[in-house]
Formats: sequence, C-alpha cells, structure tokens
Amino acid sequence: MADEKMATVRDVLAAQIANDPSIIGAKVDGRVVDVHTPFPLREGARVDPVRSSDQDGLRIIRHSTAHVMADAVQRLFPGTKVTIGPAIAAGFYYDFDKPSGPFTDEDLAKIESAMREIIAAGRPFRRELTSRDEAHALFERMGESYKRELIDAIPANEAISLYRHGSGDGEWVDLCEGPHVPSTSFLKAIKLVSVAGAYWRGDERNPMLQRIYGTAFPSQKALDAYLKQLEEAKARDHRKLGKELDLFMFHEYAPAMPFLLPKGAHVYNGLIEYVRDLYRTEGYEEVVTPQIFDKRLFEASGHWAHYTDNMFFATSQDRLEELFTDERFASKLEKLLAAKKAGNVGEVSEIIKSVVDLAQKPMNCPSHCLMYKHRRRSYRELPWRVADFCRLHRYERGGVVHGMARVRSFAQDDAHIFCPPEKMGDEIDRFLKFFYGVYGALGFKKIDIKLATRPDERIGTNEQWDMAEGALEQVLRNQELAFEFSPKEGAFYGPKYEFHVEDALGRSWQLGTLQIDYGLPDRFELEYTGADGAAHRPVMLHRAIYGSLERFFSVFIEHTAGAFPVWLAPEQAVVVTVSERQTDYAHEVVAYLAGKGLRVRADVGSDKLGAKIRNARLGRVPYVVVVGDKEAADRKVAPRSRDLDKDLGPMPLEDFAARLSAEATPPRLHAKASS
RNA sequence: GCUGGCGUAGCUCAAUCGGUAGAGCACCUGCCUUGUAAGCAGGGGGUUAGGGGUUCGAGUCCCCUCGUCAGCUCCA
Repeated sequence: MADEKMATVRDVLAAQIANDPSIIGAKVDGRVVDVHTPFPLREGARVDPVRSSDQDGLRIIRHSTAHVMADAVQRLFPGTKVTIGPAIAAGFYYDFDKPSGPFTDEDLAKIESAMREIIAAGRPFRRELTSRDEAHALFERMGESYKRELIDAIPANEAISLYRHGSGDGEWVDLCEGPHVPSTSFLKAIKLVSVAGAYWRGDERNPMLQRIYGTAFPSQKALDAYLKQLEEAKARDHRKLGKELDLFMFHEYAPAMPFLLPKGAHVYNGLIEYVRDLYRTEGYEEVVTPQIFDKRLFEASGHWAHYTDNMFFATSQDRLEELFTDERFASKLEKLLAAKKAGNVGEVSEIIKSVVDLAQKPMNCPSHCLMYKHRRRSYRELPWRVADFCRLHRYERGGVVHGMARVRSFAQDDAHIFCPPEKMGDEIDRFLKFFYGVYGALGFKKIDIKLATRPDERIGTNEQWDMAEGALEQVLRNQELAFEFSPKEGAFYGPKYEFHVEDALGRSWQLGTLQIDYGLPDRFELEYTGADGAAHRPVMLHRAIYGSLERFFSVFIEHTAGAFPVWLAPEQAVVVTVSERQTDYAHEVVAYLAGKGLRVRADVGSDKLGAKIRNARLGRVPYVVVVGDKEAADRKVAPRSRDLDKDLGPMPLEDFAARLSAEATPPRLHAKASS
C-alpha cells in the first residue's frame, strides 16, 4: 500500500500512554501489536489501546512471562531444550525437553526466584524479523531442534520473527510471533503453579516433554484474587464434599462407577423427579429398557463398528458351553493362537470380540428405535417423545475418569424425539424453552450456546444438513438468543447445540445437548405413514437437559458448595435439644414436621448445644431448630437459617412448619430464557 | 492408554539412617444437663492397597498388579 509509514504505538498513542501506564499494546485494525515495535501503519488505520487488564493485555503479559520462565529454566538447567510456550485461559505454560527428567517443586521455587531477578533487571523485549535460513541456522547453532521443526511448519508466505530480551550474556532469544511487553519490568505478579508431562505436539506417539504451568496478572492483588478462587474451587471440589457430606463413594471393585449413598441418592433422585414431573406437561412418555443386548443391536446401530473401544461386553455360561460344540470357534482359536504368537494385539482382541455375544448398552437410542419399530406409526402420533433414565455404561480410559464428573456408569435425563423433518423446528423451540427453564430454576445464571455444524466426515445429504442447521439457527434467532457457531464440531450424523453453563465460581461446563440425527432412522429403517398414505422417514432428536446425571450432580455440588436448596436437601432440618429435658418435645417436633412431609431428624445426644449446631452446619442442613425449656413450654422452636446465617428467634412450631413447607416446594420453571 | 506423584485406622495425617505402627476427629461406654461452630474421661479399631523380592530385620529399598491424583491424549 502506498500511504504506509513505519511507526510505533508508543508514538501514535503518546498522549494516552502518558496518562495511562497500563497501556502495553494496541489493536491495529484488529491485530494486537507491541507498543515499542515499529510496524507499517496505514493512513487512517484504527489504533485502539490494549491495557494490561484487558483479555488481550493479559495474554501479552502471560506470554512474556512464559519467555522469562524459559530463560530462567535454561540458565538453571543447561541442556534443556525449549519447545512452545503459549498463554492460556488461566495463565501460561512452557514445554521443555529436559534430559534429566521432571522438574521438582524445589526446581519450581528456584525457577520462580530466577524469574524475579530477570524481571527486576528490566530487560527490554526486542522484535526482529529474519529469514527462514537465518532462523534455521540460529536455532541449529543453539541446538534447539524443536524450534527448527516449528520454523518448518510456518507457511512460506509468513514472516519469521524472533524476540530477544536482555543483552550480552543475559540475552535470551525465542522464535515468536509476539507481541510482548516493552520490558520484563512490566511483569508485576507471577506465580508458577504446577508441573506435568505433555506430548510434543499433543501426540501420544511423540516424546513426553516437561510442562510447567504458571500464571501472571497485572497486579499482585489480581493474582491473589485468582489464587483465592483456586482455593475456593478446591474447597468445593465435589470429591471432597462427596466424602464429607456422605453423598457417594467408590470402590476398586467397580472403578469409576459411583455408589450413591443415601444422602447423595436423595439429591440425585430429586433431580430426576424434578424433570420427570415436568415431562408430564412437556409431552414426554417415559420408558424402561434393558441393560444388556445381543450384539446384533449394536451392529445395526453402528456402535459395534465404531464404539466398541468404549463398551463393556457380557456373556453367559450357556454361551460359553455352546462354543464347545461350535466348529467355527475351534478355527478361531487357532487363528487366535497364531495372532498371539505373531504379537498382533489388535487381531487377538478382534477374534475374542467376535466370540462375544452380549454387550452393556452405552446409549439409549438403539433401544428406542426398536420401540419405535414395534408397530406401524402414523403421522398423527408424532412427534413421539420417549424419555429414559436407564443406566448406561461406557468404558472410559483410566486417565480420563474424574470423581462423578467422568464415570463409567451413569444415567442421563435422556429422551429421543421422533418427528417428521418439517416439525423439527417446533420441537427444537420447545426444548430450548424447557432447557432454560430448568437451569433458571436451579439457580444457574448464564448459559452460552454454540451451534456445532457439519464436520468434514459425515453421513447424510447436504440438503439434510442444510435443513437441520437451518432449523437450529432459526430457533435461536426467533428466541433472540445470542450464540456462536462451532464450525465442523457437529456429530458425524447431524448438527447440535452445545450448552456451556456457568457456575457460581464463573467456570463453564458443557452439560445438556440437542442433536439432530438422520442416521439412526435410516439404519433402523424407521417409517411413519403420512397423511398421503405413503411411508416417510422420521428424523430423530437426541436431547438431554442435565446430560449425565452424575456429571450434572458433580457440577451442582460445586455450584452450591454442598448447600443444596431446601427442596433437594437430604435433611431439611435438625432439631437439637439444649438438655435431655427436651428429648420428648424434640421427638414431638420431628413427628409433627415429618407429618407434613418434611425431612427432619432430632439430635438428642449428650453433646453441648454448640457442638450440635456445629455438626448440623458442617452437614449443610438448611435449618437447625433449637428447642430448650422455653420453647418446649410454649410449643415453639428457635430455628437458625443456613442460608441467612442467623438465628431466627423463637416462633410457634406451626409458623416454622409453614415456612419450611414453602421452601420445600420445587421451583417452578422460569418462563423467560436468559443467555 | 502415556508421563510423573500418591496409597498408613471410617476421615485428616505422623512415624529420624531400614530397628516395638501413632495422634486428632469419628465410633462405643461412662460422667456432665448443657442456650447458637468442638465439655471431660475411658475403650475398641491396622495383613501399612495386594503380591513377590532384597535384608538378621521392610510402612520405609527393588519389581509386578490394582486403585487414585495432576497433566497429556480421548469424549462416535
């Protein structure tokens, strides 16, 4: 372009920077650049300041901190090679190839103090453009073989830039796009968090590198707030609360399969009951289906070809004896032994799998298709909304299971909607309102939706994809819900909504879903008779509000910090006596409240009042109801509210019962969707 | 699955160089008769995850298995 000149942001925004030292970069026509590096400035270009507190500014700070960390690591551990070190949502990391093995916690402390020295020295960052050959030669000399690989991956038409900080012996250089802060002294608050293994380029066939995670903030105050939030998250960890509140347990005889203890089962079932009730008005019909199926079902659905890595298999004694007389089995055994001798693991497992006759279901859809096919269907009975809370089993790899959040045995608030393709829009609309209603009622304030569109590898015609994606998009626009596209992230059989639900700590979880599926109706040859008397193929919607109940439960525990709302709480009140004299009265109060359908227990033990209250509070019981001589004399109670965190004072037993009953009613759906 | 860490009483954790397995809480019993976050005393409770090895001797060192944690990968 003709009217370009070289300039720095520092010059262009001189007046603003003079008044605002937090400006550490700028967005020039949408691209983030340093304040100190000259760049070609187009006449009339838009230059917006980027401050250290902005998302973009934070990235600059963190990425610069990553460079400083790598510098410190290479000073302290000569021979360690650098790879990549980006800024991420919560901070940054840098992956190293360290021949002497992993970093220890002591190493981290040393690295951190070396970083502080580099920061205190105020070394300037400098950007430098270079040729591909020069860059190659430079990293060759330095022995940085990973950087050479990275250079090769940069497209030929893109410039190669280096960043240096420091000078002379203190200089450190990295292949880097930038941008960076002007000098290391701009880094105000840093912290190394953890160390972990990570594969070069994320591929498990590649060598394992040593990754150090850290974070950085524009001020010590912001860093402290972040560390405090980490602590809060730790305190709310559902695995910890699950133990403390007696919600669930695990056992090595069923790894990654939760055992819900009575209190946990109460909340879990309460969540199910809540949507089950709503199903009546929302037009769903609930069914109950088998756990174990002949593998022919999964051959029909496609799971046998694509999903057996995640499936549990089953068999029976009769089947095993039947194999004894099966000639084909004998020849399979020979093949198996040959494959074993040849060390062919894949073939051995294929042969064994071919003998297996039964499998645990990993999903409900195939059995719902069988139910659909059970008889001829008319257009008059569609849409058919089939709900199912049956347990599902999926084999998840050992490294991915996590408390209740990722398990091998779970249930979903699963339902499938079979409908004519032209009715799809109405069903999506209806479901979205239902979905937002439930999350609003459960106290979640913010949900982001993404529309995941066709992936490269897919089934179905382009017309079908157009229609399905169009329907999903149109409903969002009609309901005026903000959304983003998630390109190519749809399932291979159809597009879907992803719901990202934000919890009380501002963390986002992907919970429910809505997916459109043309594939299964084809595979199972589902049909309905239309008004024209001809056979038509329905489309199938997979939808869940909670998604996996186990996973939802884990999020809900952390969201509420274990303080479940009164209507879901396993124990709604504990009646505590001041002395043994009130034992009879306490039992009378419990009987009265229980008679109103409330879940109440008496604590008439020999503990002092303070200890009883402490125990009830640790158990997150919504009300601690104190009864002493004064209350017993007047048929009163003195409740203390968990949520208001205060003593409500003496009140007639009937008044308290009315208050508790009101709070024990499940919330109504919040009619208005929010996003 | 991979890399690394961890596994001691129901829970949270001690146990020096390889030398008699302990504490607090919880539980049980008794005393205390209690007024808004822990009253006092006593008692029971362990194949130190499981298996193998080294050693005069293993919670401790080595190997295998299982479980678990963090990260990576995965989540049709």
